[in-house]
Amino acid sequence: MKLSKTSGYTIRLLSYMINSDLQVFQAGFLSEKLRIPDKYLRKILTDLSKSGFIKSIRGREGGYVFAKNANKITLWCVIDSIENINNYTGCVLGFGECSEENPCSLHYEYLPVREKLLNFLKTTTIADLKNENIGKF
Amino acid sequence: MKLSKTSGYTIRLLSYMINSDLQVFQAGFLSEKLRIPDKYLRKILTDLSKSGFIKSIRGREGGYVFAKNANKITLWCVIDSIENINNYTGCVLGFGECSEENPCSLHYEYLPVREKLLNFLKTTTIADLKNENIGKF
DNA sequence: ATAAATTACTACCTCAGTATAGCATTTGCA
DNA sequence: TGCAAATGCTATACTGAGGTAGTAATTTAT
Repeated sequence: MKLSKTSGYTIRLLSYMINSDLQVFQAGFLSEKLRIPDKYLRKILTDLSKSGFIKSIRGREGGYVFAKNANKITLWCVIDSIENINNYTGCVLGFGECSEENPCSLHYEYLPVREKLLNFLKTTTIADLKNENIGKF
Repeated sequence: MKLSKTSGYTIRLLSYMINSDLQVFQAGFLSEKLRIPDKYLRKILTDLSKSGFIKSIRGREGGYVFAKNANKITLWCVIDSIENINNYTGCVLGFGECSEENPCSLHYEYLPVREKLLNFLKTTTIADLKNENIGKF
């Protein structure tokens, strides 16, 4: 019931970026600041770039910048680009098909919890994480 | 954000048992009814037995029976016996320490979601899953 | 007693997520 | 022009969850 490690890394990364005054971010700098394994963070950055959330600038003085406004980047779409989103929308007991018509034994009890979770993921954006009080990334 | 596969199997198993008129359940019978890999379900049954939720009866005519009243078995304590419960209580971004005093960038936004989830897990019992309308295990 | 039906134990296999290593490519600055 | 600083790519290793296989131990029906 928690984000995958990669999703966690990614949201830490993006929230660090939105809370910084810098415009361009280098992988080495970020992995040091965020204490995320260097090579792994580089992979995440490349993937985020391919997904269109950030843009890469190659060559000397290069790095990464936001490719779209942070208030348009929801947790939902970030996670969707990393994990199987069915982990969040699917049946809590793991059934392939689980609906009002054909519910699992936890279906109705879990319904309001899922609603709250999905609403959180779909409405929270990276821009919402801009907060002067956070010193932890 | 879903239960581990093993936790899902386990809750399906217990909800099947509470919804059945039988008193004693054999592993082979259960794996067939629940379509859970036979050998794996046997392991789950042994673990549940060691955890004290069910009792095993060895030998011919043996099987498993509830070892405690199903209304005393919460989803929470079942999951806690299977997974690292920190997956549910811990920081959503994966920080070791994350609290009101030292929050992560998602801490306050995620708080009400976690509350709802934990309340659900801690208050829902296997007995609550007794329901005539469910034909799916 | 013995055979059959059942659980218990130990060891191994597989796969996806996580992490590492090395080299290729691009680009700006001296 | 060439070196340095950055990203891009490919291949490999590690780890834990999930799953499989075979044998041992226990108990009851006959």
